[in-house]
Amino acid sequence: MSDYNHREIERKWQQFWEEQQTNRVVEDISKPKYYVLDMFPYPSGAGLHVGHPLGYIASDIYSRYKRLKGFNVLHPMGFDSFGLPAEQYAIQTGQHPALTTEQNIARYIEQLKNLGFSYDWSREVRTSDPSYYKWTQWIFGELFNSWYNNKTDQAETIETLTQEFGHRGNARVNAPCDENTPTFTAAEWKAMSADEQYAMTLKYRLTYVADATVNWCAGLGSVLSNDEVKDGVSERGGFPVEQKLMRQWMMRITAYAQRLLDGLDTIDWTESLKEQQRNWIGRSVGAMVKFAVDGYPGHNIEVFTTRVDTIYGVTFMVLAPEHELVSQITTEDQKSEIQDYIQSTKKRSELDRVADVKSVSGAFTGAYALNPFNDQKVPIYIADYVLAGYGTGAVMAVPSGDQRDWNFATHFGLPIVPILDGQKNMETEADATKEGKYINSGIIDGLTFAEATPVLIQWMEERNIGKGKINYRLRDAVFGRQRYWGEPVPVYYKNDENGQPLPYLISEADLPLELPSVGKYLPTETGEPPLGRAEGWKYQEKSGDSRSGGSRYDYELSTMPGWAGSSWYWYRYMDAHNADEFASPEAIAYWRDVDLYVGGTEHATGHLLYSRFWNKFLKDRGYVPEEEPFKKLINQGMIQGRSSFVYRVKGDDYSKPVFVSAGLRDQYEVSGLHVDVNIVENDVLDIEKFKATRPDIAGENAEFILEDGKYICGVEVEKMSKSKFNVVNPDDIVERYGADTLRLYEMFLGPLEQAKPWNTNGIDGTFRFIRKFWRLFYNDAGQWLVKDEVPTKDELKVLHKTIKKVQEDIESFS
RNA sequence: GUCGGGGUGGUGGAAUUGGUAGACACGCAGGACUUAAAAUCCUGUGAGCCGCAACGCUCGUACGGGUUCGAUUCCCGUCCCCGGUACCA
Repeated sequence: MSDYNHREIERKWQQFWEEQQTNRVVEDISKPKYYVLDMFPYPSGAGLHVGHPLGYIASDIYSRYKRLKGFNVLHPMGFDSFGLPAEQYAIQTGQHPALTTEQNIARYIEQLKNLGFSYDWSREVRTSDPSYYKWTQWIFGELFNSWYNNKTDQAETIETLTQEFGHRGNARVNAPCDENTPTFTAAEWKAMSADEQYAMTLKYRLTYVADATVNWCAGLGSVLSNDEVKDGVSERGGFPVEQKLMRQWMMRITAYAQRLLDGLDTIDWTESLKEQQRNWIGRSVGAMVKFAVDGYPGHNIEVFTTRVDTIYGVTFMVLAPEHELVSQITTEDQKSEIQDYIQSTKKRSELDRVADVKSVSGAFTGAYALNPFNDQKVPIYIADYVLAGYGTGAVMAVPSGDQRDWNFATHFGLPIVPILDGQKNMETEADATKEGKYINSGIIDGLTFAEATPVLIQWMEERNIGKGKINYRLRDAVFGRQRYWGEPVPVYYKNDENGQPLPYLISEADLPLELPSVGKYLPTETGEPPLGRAEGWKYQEKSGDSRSGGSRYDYELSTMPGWAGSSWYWYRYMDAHNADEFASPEAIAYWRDVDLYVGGTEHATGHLLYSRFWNKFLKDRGYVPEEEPFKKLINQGMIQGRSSFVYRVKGDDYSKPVFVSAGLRDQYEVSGLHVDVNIVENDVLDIEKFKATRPDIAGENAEFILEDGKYICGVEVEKMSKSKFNVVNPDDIVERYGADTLRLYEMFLGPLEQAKPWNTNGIDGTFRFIRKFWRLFYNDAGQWLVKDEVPTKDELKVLHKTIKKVQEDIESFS
């Protein structure tokens, strides 16, 4: 009797696909294109677990379906292979990260091939490969050579900026730039030296160097981006993170804030993901208002407010403790109080400040500000509820309309002035209503909210004391990392005539700038990044760069952040082996954008935002055709681990540990321990295997208290991870049931978008289904039963009903 | 707090636009085959009622209302769960 033999079948076809290059795809203008992309994985040492393939299976099904529908389908796979774990491993063992990475990738590829995915492996990319990161460095260079013109609302080359400087100076240039950029005329521009002109352009570029408050993680010896920090500690490693002012490469993503927001309305993503990006960008419409400081002519406090209409309700001002004006305006008798407060704020970690929302604290500077609308004197305080990093780091406080201001006013005995006749309960809390007519409000008395705001803004603009303004929460991205295993920033430094180093781009002909070898992967003894250990890591003239002139120049020592390589990779798949361009214009014109992108929701404010940013930039510069890179996006839910626990009775003798079965644990005082799920079947522990993994309890040394003759493990659903011993590897399942069963089963587990625990309870049913299916086409002797006869009417009916059903089910998924 | 998504048998979950609720599968129970087991196949399986059985009846998609000939689906309110975010002026 013959039966379904998954090993033989799958081996045969995987070999056939390999030999025939079945999944290879070439550009073909006679067919419509369709691009199905998976978020490429970081190749970790643990290999693939059963959670990884979920999205890959779905996208593979869809790719095959689209091919059968006559589309030319691009469905590639690659590796996001720069990353911290390989570097950490290198620090511990001295093994080069490239080697570890290579081994891990080989394992991933083997596992992915075993699962029978229809990837075109000829297009595979690896972000850590010099032939790939050459183009990551090149894009960095293009950003460096560009500025953002607000008038045309797009990025342009630096040449258009210097031309404008030569014609009319910078007074009419409307562009995001360094806030300390002086205004100059065309004549002044022409009078500058070449170095001075160059230094001036550095203030406008889309990548630039600035002193920035960064998340410094001493444990990792590196700067982290906001999305790499969770609850005040590093996401990887869990080391404490502190705020520190450092000179850093920055990327001007804020120039694109509005377009990143607008683009969301044109793409087919889930509402929750779009909301996450909207919140992250954090647009708020309001006004900037200048308050003069009484007795300090020329010193203004500029505030941002979304409620200018409440301006007559201002009874005090609050500055962030870090605000630069604080030291200048504090009066003699308030000095010690202010100093103490600043000290106590510094001591409180970011975590405490955020966690403690309720208590009110602050200190009076002794100075007063003048309300520009009625010249009323209001006291200036400092308090840590005002954040230095948002808006201007100063607020006008309106206790009648804002709860935090109300709390502060009540605590310090400051007046609370109602400004709308619709406001209630002023004694117990603030009322943020916009209903009613204004009272106590000078020029807007008797008006409604809708009427008042334009009147106020016009009044301020006429007198140059304020203007309408849109503010974003989004900050420019810190682009430098003090690490080894990343793309070197392709920049060298040369001193100007005053001996100040200026950054210059390494010419395209000298790319890629390859990672040098270093003896150790740690920062140097003098605190430089690991690249500072590289011998001869100095710029040599290679291709006649006019500025390098033969002498020695220093390379930039920082490397790029993890998201650099993944912010454009979908283009590289279009033309993966091109040595002259990141992808040929022909390939890009054919494949254009990703039609369906499948991946996890954890990249909402990282990868998915940076990728949209770089894509818009590349579009501005004419390299790519579409404003948005990912038309449709589906987030597959996480497959969680199902951890198993054994319970050890507390206080027992260490030489003879006692473990009690889950059902009886209430009768003892126990502590739960994770136990490897691979030695547990249907929650029953294999005691012999358990003993074998734990030398301390081998032989007769441990006692097990059983129920019904078995040791039952406790169960908890947690994230799948090595440290929780709940990782299920797909290889064992493929070996036992075959890739088809695993794929079908994962699709059967529940809705794709939903998180769900891994659980093999139902896998036998799926396996039975496939075997039944196989037997529809083979008899007991293993003979192929399908005949080349004209089908009957009934058979055709079944066939077409099936086709319709399959089509509808698959289309509804996308 | 706030934004987003959800709540359907013992379990995972179906139900396309408001039209037979519970597809398919797991589990469970019974049966066939077998010396026995595995595998395979067949039958039953939301709760309750009447009954030997068939036929049939009532209730039922978190809870309370509403719209409708008809509601898991639409509207209002309440409770609970999951995810994001957190002094953003």
